Amino acid sequence: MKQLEPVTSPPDRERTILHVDMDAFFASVEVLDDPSLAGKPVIVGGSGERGVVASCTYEARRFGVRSAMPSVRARRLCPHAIFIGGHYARYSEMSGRLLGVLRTFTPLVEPIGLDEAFLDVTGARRLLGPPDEIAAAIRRGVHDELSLHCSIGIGSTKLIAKLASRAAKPVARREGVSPGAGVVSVPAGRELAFLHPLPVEAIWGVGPATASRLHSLGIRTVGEMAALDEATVARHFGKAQGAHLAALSRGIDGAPVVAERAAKSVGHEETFNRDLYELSALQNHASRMAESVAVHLRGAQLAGRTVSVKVRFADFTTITRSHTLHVVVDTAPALAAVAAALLEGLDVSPGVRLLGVSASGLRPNVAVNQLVLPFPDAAATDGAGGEGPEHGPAEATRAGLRATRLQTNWHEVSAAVDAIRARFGRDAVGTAAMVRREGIQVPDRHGPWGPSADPDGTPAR
DNA sequence: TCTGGGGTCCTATTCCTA
DNA sequence: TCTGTAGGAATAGGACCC
Repeated sequence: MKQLEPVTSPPDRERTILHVDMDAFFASVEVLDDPSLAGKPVIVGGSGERGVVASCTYEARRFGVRSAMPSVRARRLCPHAIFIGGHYARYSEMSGRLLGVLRTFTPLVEPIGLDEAFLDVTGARRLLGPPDEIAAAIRRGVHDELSLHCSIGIGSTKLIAKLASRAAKPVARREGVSPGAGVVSVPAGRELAFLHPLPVEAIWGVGPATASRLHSLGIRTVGEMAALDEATVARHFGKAQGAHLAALSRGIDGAPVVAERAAKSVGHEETFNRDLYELSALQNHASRMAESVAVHLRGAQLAGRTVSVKVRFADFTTITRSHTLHVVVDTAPALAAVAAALLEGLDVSPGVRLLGVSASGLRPNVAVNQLVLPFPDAAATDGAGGEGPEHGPAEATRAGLRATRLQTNWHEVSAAVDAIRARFGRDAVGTAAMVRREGIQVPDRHGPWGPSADPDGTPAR
C-alpha cells in the first residue's frame, strides 16, 4: 500500500472514510461472464451513431478510450474493440452483492451509482483494526464474493477518500497496463499536501464549465483555488457553489456518509436513432416512457406531484417543461396525459433527438387514492385536454385535471397489472400500444394512452 | 469530438398571495 | 381600492456526477 508522510493540523482528523470503487465494473462483469473476452479491449455501451461508452476494459483504455466518450470516436481509436450493449440487470445484481459484502464491515454504506460506495468506518476501527487492514479485508471480501477487483481510498473526508481511490487504480498507457496500488491512504494531516497539487477538475463539482472559468482566472490547481479569498470565489461562482468550492479546496468537507437516501425524482429518457419531427410520434414515446416511470414509482411505493418533459432538439439545445398537479400520481395514463399536454405547447418542427419524462415532488403512494375534490374550474374545463388551438400553461392545467381523473380510474387497474407481472413476469400483460409495437393487430382506438405507437425513432441504444 | 441515461443540486425568474 | 413589498412556490435552465 502506498502511504504519504503524515504532517500536522488536519481538518476532520477523527473521521475515517473509505471510498470503494470497482475497476471497470460493467466491462469486468462482461469478462467474468465470458472468459474468452479476457485480455481484450471490451467496450460496454451503445455501438450506434449516437451511443457512448459506459465502461471499458483497461486494454481499451490503452488506446485512449474513456467512459462517456462517443462510441463513434471510441471505434476510431480502437477499431478492434469488442462492443457489448450491456446487461444492466446483471450489473445491478452484482452491485447488490457488492453492497452485501460492504455492509458486513459497517452499516454506514452510501452507494454511489452501481459500482462505488462510501463507508464510514470511524466506529468500526476498534473492532476491525486500522483502516488499511479494513481496506485490505474489503478487497479480499469483494474478490471472494464477486471475482472482481476494486480500488479503495482512505481519508478523513469523502472527497479525499474519493481522490485517493482514483490514485489507487490501475493505469492504462499505450505501452501497457500497470496495476494500481489497490489501496491509497491519505493520513490525517496530509490532506492539503495531497490535494493542492491536483488540477482543479479533481474537485467534486468542478466540471468543464467551472474549470474553464477557473482557467480564465489563471487558476489551474486546487492549491491556487484555495489561495483565492472567499469573496472572489463567491463573486464568480455564486454564494453556494463558491463556498462549497472554497471549502473543498481547503480540505474541508463535513458531508456525512448517508446510508439511506430517498429518491427525489424518477425519470426515463431516450435518444432516438433519428430525429423526430411529429408531435404525435413524440406523444406516443412519452406514453411509453410514462409507463416505465409509473412502474418504477409503484415499485418504490412512490407517487409524484410534478410531471416534467425534457426535449433535446437536433441542434442539442435542451429544454424542460413541467407541471405540478394538486394530487400525486403513479399511473401511466395520468403521467402521460400531462406529458402529452406539455409537449403540445412546443414547436417540434426543428427535430427532436431526445425525449424524457420524469416525476418529482415524490411522496409515499399510500395517499394516492385519497378523495380527489374537483377544482373551481373543473366543470368548465375538465376533459378539454388536447383540444383546441391554445396550448401552454392553461393546456397543462386542463391536462392536470384530466390526469387527476385518469389517476383515480387507473389506480386499481395499475395495481392489478403489477400483481399479474409480479406473478407471471413483466411481459405477461401490457398496454395496447406496447402490443402493437410487437406487431400484434389490435383495434385502432385511442385510449387514455393516446394514439397508437409510431414505428419512428427507436431508441438509440 | 460531438456528446447516453439516470439522477442531484443550485440559481434566476416569474407568479401569486399576504 | 390601489400600490408597494416580501416571501414562497413553481418553473426553467444549467452544471455536475457516475
